[in-house]
Amino acid sequence: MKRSEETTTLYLLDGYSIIYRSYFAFMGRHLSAPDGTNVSALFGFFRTLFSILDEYRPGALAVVLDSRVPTFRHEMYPEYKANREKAPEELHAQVPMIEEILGVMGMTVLRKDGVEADDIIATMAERCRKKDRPCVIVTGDKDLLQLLGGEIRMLRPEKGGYQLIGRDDVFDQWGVEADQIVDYLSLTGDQADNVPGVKGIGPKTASKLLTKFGDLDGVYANLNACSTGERAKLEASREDAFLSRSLIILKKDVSLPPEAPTPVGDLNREAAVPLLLRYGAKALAEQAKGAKISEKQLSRQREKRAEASSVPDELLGEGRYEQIDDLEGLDRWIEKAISAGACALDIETDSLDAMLANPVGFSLAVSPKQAAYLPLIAEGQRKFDDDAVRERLVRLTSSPSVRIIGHNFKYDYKVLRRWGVVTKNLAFDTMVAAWLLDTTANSYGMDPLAASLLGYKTISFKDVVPKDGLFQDISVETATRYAAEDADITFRFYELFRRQLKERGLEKLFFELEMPLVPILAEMECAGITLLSDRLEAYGRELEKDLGTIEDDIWQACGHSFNINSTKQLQQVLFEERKLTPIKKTKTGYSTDISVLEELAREDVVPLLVLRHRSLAKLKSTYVDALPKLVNPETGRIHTQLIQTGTATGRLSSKDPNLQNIPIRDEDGRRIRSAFVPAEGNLFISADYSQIELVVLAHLSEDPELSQAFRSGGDVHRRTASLIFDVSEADVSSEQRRIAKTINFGVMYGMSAFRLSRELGISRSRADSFISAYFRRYFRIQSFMRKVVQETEQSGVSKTLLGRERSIPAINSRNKTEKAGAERIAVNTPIQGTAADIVKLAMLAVSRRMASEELKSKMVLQIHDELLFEVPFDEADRMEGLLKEEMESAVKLSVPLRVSIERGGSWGDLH
DNA sequence: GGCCGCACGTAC
DNA sequence: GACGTACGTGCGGCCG
Repeated sequence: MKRSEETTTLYLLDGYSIIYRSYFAFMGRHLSAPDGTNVSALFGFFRTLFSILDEYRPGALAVVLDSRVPTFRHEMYPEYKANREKAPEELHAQVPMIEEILGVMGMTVLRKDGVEADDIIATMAERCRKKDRPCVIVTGDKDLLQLLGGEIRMLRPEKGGYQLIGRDDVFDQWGVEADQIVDYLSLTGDQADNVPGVKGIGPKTASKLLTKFGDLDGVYANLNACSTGERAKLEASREDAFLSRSLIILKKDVSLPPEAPTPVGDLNREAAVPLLLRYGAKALAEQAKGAKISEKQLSRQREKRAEASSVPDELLGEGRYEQIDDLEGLDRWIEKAISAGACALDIETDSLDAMLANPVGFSLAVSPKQAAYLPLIAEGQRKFDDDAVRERLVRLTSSPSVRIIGHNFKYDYKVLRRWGVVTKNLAFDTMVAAWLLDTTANSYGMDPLAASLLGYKTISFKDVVPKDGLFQDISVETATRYAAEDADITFRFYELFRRQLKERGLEKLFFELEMPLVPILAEMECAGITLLSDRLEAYGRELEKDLGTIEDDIWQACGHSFNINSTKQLQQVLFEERKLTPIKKTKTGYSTDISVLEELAREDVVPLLVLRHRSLAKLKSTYVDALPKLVNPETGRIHTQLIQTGTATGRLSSKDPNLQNIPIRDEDGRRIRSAFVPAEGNLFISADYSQIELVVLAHLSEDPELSQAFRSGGDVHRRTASLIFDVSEADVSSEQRRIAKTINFGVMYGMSAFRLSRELGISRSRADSFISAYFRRYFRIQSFMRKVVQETEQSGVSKTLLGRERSIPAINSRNKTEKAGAERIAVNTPIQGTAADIVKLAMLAVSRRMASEELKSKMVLQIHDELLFEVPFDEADRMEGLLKEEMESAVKLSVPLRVSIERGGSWGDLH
């Protein structure tokens, strides 16, 4: 729904203010058009205009210009704006150029002969005020400050950006109220308009006098209450002061046509491009074409969001922290936690790796600002009996009457579990909540979140622990300040996020899906997976030998040695020495990626050798050499971290190592999977959702043909081929199936015909016709995609089946490429994200069944649409049945969800 | 020597 | 410009 013009913010851009500012700001840069004309004002003006359009996204904007003929102010005071008139001709010459460009863009320009821009602005602002319509005046001129109040604000250009100020900021900055600005400038004068003021009275004195006497009349009525010096100055310039006032005071009743400025959405920015290029402003022309979503803009949007859900006072300010130094103290805090019903818990350790870390202390918070730290070890000394503390922590983390709150508690869970404490009552992870509320943030660490959401600067770990030092070596006081603060902030996040989750309708997703998943992921990470390092190391030696041979061959062919892993050196060899034709560019040079090398391999041997070298080097460095280093010395297994807050769509990610991208497709890579084996007496069972994303697409789009393809079972790619090529399924060739498969996947990613043609090695027009045949047969898919894009345009978010949201601000970008990219994201997110929702539901269901049936089998990995289990031989049959049942019924869709199950003696045996 | 962006490549 | 989501590696430029 389009917002009514009357309610969108009206931006009034004070043209000459910006033009003058720009001229002088860019004067030193000698900006000139190809014919030598100075364009510094033009350049600066449009840079300002576009950056306001892009950063602030006004609903409507008008440029206001001054009269071309003298106004009543000039009659009153011939020197009025004399300083401006004296500006060089080359500045004035740019005004018509600017106006011409504004004209072709369709920008509303307000100008009236005999009337100052300021008076037009005052009149327009007054109209807004009467209608309660928000209005932002863009100017560097101080006299317009008199208009501020309520919905009328000002955007002042300043070095490096803009400052948006309202009525209250006027006082903070100038020491007088907005409605005293006229009197204030009458005293100080206004350099911009050459208004004299009272000689010798500056900002300080002016604000002092006005605070005392209210206004100019008040000041002159109380001259005898002023100091002798002030009185003398005021008396000497009495006339100037009152003249100044009548010059500064703005008319709010200029007669102007009633029509509203053109909405910004209707502006034709592209039309400015040829003119800007004519003036040699290439970068500006780029900016005119459309907005890049800048970091600045993103952070502005985030600020806005933070502003909107204002932080309650009780979550602001300093906390009061206690140090717990005996068991009685601990007991008191545990009682506090129980009677509060909630407790933020944070463990301090000696390592960032939870699988190696030992607890050195922990902190508790039972309400905002009320927290304590218990040092197990401090200043290098053990302060408590571990067993006594452990016993009490078990009580705290098992009590059904306490809700445990943590920030990234999966880490704490693992440390505690390894220490003999299993958390049963985890209720709220504030890191997971922060992610669910904004899946696109850069970081969910406590320090940045505290800064951005609470405006709170935390003590950083670096500040308290010396480099390469350990937490247990610092003083108890410092440890308490640092650690208790973490628990305190966590509790504050809890208060903040639980409200926000509720407001946003994300409670169910959070409490019933993401939170129960935390201990499951923690258990999977603790379980780990066995790697046969020997097998891998032997493979590594083979690879080394092969790589050496290929390297020699490449060097021989090139006549010299070089680093094959350096794309820069490789570019030189391929494109300069061997004169091969570059196929595509990267930001920094010519690409040497697989597709390029494959193409080049048709005319030269070196690219082929490089391809082989690349693939083996990748295997060796990323997997063969890296994996054995990550075997945990205590468990002898590999414990990946499954990151819950790592993706914008809701998927998990995996790191240290990433076990979600272990090779499977070619034979070389599969040898790496073969090094992953189940524990003695166990086998692996994998359960894999068939075509889950296409099934989700069928469900979400309600496309009858695609749904039918799944209901009838069989091969969906074959079925698709039969539909688009109009042959019976039995007659589908493998080539046709390959094409159908590529389109099936491509559609979900928003693949273009261009890409499809390249991928399949067919012409653009054939690719086009395949795609249209596809959408003809699966006709609801296209309307589904249109609907998703449209809804995302309205709401700014794309959603999954369970209501998970991803914000996509670029969906309303005017930059075509960016807009298209945002549309692909908007369409892909419900598909990928819903599949992620389903797999997570399945993990919960399976895990509950395994617990209730008291099985010893362990879930060890999730690879997006697949779950991997380590299963004792005698549980294999039961597990297979259980998995099929629970996974296929994890969610009820309009199409059947199928799971295929395999078992094997190594990971390499599966699929 | 540490940090970071880039190009590339692996998975789903 | 042209296919979505991740993570890890080596290179090479930058900084101190």
